[in-house]
Amino acid sequence: MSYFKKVRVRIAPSPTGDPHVGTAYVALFNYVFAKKHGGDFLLRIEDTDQVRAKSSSEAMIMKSLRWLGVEWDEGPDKNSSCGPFRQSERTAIYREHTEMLLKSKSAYHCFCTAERLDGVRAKQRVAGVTTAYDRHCRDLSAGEVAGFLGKSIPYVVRLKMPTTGMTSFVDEIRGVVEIENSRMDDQVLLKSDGYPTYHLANVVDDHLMEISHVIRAEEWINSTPKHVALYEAFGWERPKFAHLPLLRNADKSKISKRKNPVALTYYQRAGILPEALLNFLGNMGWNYGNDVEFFTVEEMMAKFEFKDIHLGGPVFDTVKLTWMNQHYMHKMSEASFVDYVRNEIFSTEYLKALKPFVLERMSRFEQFVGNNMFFFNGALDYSDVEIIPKGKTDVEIMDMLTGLVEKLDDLYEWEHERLKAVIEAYKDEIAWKPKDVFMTLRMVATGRKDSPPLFESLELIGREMTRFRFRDCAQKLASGTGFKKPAV
RNA sequence: GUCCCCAUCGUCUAGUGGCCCAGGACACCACCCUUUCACGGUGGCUACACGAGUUCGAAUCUCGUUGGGGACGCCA
Repeated sequence: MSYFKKVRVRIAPSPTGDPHVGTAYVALFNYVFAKKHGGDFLLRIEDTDQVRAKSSSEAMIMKSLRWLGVEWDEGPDKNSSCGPFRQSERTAIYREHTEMLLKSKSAYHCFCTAERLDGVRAKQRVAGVTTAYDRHCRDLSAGEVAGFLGKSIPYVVRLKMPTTGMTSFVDEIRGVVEIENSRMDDQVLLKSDGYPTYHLANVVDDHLMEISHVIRAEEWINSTPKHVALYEAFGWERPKFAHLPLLRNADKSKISKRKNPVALTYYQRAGILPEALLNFLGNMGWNYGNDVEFFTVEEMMAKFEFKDIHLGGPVFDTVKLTWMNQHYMHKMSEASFVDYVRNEIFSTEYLKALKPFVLERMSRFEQFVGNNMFFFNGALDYSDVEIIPKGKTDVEIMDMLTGLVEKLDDLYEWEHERLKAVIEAYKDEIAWKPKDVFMTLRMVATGRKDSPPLFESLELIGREMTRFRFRDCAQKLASGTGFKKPAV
């Protein structure tokens, strides 16, 4: 074994929605660390959640990371001897490893139902203790297990955690982290649908893919001891761990789509340059030193050290991001400016999608820009439209918008038929007149009373920008500025 | 609630025992530049959470308190 192990790191996003700015943050630090040490950066898709994973999301994640210029050495579309890189294609591997643990008695079958588990947790919550599995099936005899298996009773496989002693690991950023084994849960490793949980798949894959450093977000700190226990159960050498601070909302809570735009597609749509976003992210919890704020990814590589990471969770401040973006914009060459406007704003793809809706509403092309600004803009100005219908108050509109943003969060696919269904259902739920809902939404989304059909327009404006405008308008209503007050 | 992590201007941060009655940047305010707006320039505002130690000396080390966050899923 060579003294210096090759640096291999990975990001392991789960394809459950729009590519997240947190993924980009973790990707950047992984990428920089890998390249600094001449190592490899891998992309692994963790799609073991069969109910939430969707294939369109994987493509968007890859597209967004490429937009940022964070390119992986191995991944779903760049196979290697370590592949495949989609966990759903590795289920045989996880089964085999589960068998190994079962054989060595490091894991056991559990036949408890979800209902029983809920009951146990509820009791523990009332008692004020950490909720955990009560180990009901931990000591089932081989005969009992065989009996249940014979009757095809659904089961999961759980890790048999040691009940005494201490598990500790070294976090490259914060030092030793310790936790008493007695506090740790017998984690589910293999779900009843045959898919592995994150914990199993992650450890198995990191080992098989020869990952040297696991660089991930702080939210994983508490489950790291479980992972350590797994490495021990397998008899594998564990990688080094480094937990990055969590990006935060303005109120310091973990960054969330409810309080912040988090989709990379939103920032792209909002005209943030990839190099600006990367530079900004590089200033989250880390800095170049000497009061230097602007630096390239290459420059970051030269100076990056785990020890320089500052652990206070940084607030993701889009105002400062915008300032930084402006700096990059002003430095653009003529060629890249033309290129950007043509390819990012008036892209062929977008214009084609717009054509059926905008062309028939024009008689001269001079109207194009003026009539259709809202398809290209970010935040809108509401000082010329009456977004508050007669009989409604600003607070009611605010609540209506906020409520709708919540509903729209769960919308699986951003498509006009589905939008129509959701919004109409919402209208019925709050029992508002159609006009009060639809006209208001039209004005909030487009900034005008006349526009192409509402749902088609929303589809074209896009999920992130639509949600942003609804939220932005609600905020304007809350602050009492930026909209036309109804005549009294 | 239990455990884990964290703690410098409103925000991003510099600071690893004396160079700090704390530096830079965003935001904000004022002024300058300017036919407008923006850019740019100058200045201003504003922070070491608190309390005990250790030390000749603490933002920096220790302990406690408080505050914030995260985790407690057959989600990742």
